[in-house]
Amino acid sequence: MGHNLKFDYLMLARYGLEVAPLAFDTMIAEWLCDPNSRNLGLKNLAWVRLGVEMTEIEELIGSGRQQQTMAEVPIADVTPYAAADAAVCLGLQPQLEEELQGKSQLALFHELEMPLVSILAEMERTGVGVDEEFLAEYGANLEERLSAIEEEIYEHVGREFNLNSPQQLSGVLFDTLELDPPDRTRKTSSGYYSTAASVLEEMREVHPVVDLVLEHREVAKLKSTYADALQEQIHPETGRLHTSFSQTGSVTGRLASSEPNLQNIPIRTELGRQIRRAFVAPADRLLLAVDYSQIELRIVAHMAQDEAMLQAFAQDQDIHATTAAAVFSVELNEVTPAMRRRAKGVNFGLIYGMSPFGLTRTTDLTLAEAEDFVDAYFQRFPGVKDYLEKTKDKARRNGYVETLLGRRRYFPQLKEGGPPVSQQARSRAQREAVNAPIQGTAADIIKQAMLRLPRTLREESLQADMLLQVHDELVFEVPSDQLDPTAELVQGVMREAYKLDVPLKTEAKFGPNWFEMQAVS
DNA sequence: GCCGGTAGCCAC
DNA sequence: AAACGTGGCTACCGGC
Repeated sequence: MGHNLKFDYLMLARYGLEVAPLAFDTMIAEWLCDPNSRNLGLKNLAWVRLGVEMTEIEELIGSGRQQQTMAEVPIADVTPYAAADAAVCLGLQPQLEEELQGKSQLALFHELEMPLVSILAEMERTGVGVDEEFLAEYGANLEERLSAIEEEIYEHVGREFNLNSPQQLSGVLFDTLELDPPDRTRKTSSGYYSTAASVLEEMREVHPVVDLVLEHREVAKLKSTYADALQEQIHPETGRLHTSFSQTGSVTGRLASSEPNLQNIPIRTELGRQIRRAFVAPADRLLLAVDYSQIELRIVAHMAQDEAMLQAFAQDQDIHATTAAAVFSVELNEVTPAMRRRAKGVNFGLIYGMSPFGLTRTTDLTLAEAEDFVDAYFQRFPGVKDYLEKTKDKARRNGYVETLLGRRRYFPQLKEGGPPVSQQARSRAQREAVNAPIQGTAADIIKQAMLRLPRTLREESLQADMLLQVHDELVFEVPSDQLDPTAELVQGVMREAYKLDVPLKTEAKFGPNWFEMQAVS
């Protein structure tokens, strides 16, 4: 929690030190004005905006204490720094207020992002329960497996090497063992053949070490990133994990989670999914996880006003099956699993600003098939085709796109008369421009729900704590005897968070930990 | 020893 | 690997 800015700021505010929250306001205002500027850093940006020279800045705030944390710096040394910090933020306020106004972001700032600060701080302060013993045991099992795999690989190769080094691994596979890289295998910028999983997948039959390497990768990732790292970050006093949510870490309006990132806990593979057993509710409490079902595709249906898609969601159909039926011109009950899988790939591609070429990456389609598929898709969903064109046109005319709540992402390189860019960069920007309103609207909606939930729960005398947000999912800790009413209330608030022309659907699961979850009746 | 780039991979 | 979007983290590795 020491790294946790929001929490620290709110603590300072509680003790009457209003300076830090001001810096936080400034940071969010700056980000809303230009989400792409986040890498510049608030301080430097602020100084530059106020026309202060870098040399003056260094004089004011000093230098050479980067290794120290704020708590280690003597008060006398930190005072001018803190005062300067407050001064720039205060000086910046009128500028930013005006810029927000000009960009129609004022309501988003005052009514969504700022009220969300204290909600997120409370989630961070609460933290999530964690079973340290389970993590230790799980890590030890992974360690054993790693040693066994390593031994077997070194046996095949005839010598030991650093399996964690892609460069050394490439040398072993393609030089020592003289395996043939699959067609079109890229060389990395460091000049060796890539050993990415997608390359190794194609080499499974070629040599027994390939499978072992893939398994080693999976197990090593789970051990280092999850089993080991999570144990190290358990708070000594609370015994829980306290993530930090960043409101300014993404360009689309999504939150980001760090130290530790609790938005990328494994779920896809069985072994990885076991990690979720470590996330536990205390005795007499349960974890409740509620997620939006297909929220991004529902947003597409709403924004595109596509008749076929609106109808599919109105009737609560399986959207991927419906898409398959439409594209393959068959009845819904004639859709095969393979057809549905391809349709699902295209629906995902849609959200990401798909091109037929891109589709060949994540589906089993050939380029020609993918092209036919996209043609058929747009023929069946003409509203979607129009919407994509309109979005790109808006970026061209205005230089920005926006979400339902008016959150903007600017694309100066797409604006007519804007800076010249390569075709590749242009295509990339267009995909980003198509994706941003969809992903960003989903973020707007779940943020609205998060804003209302704590108060609504209290009003109904429910003692649930909101712990985590994972983009389309909220995780709560709930007294066991309040599970049903809490799940009802949470789902109601999430469904009503924003009125679309399609229903918002949610799914609720509960359990003693984040692995053993079952549907709420 | 710190820093930054790169490769690789986890999530939605 | 690859022209499908948004993030964060770990390990290696070369540079200072």
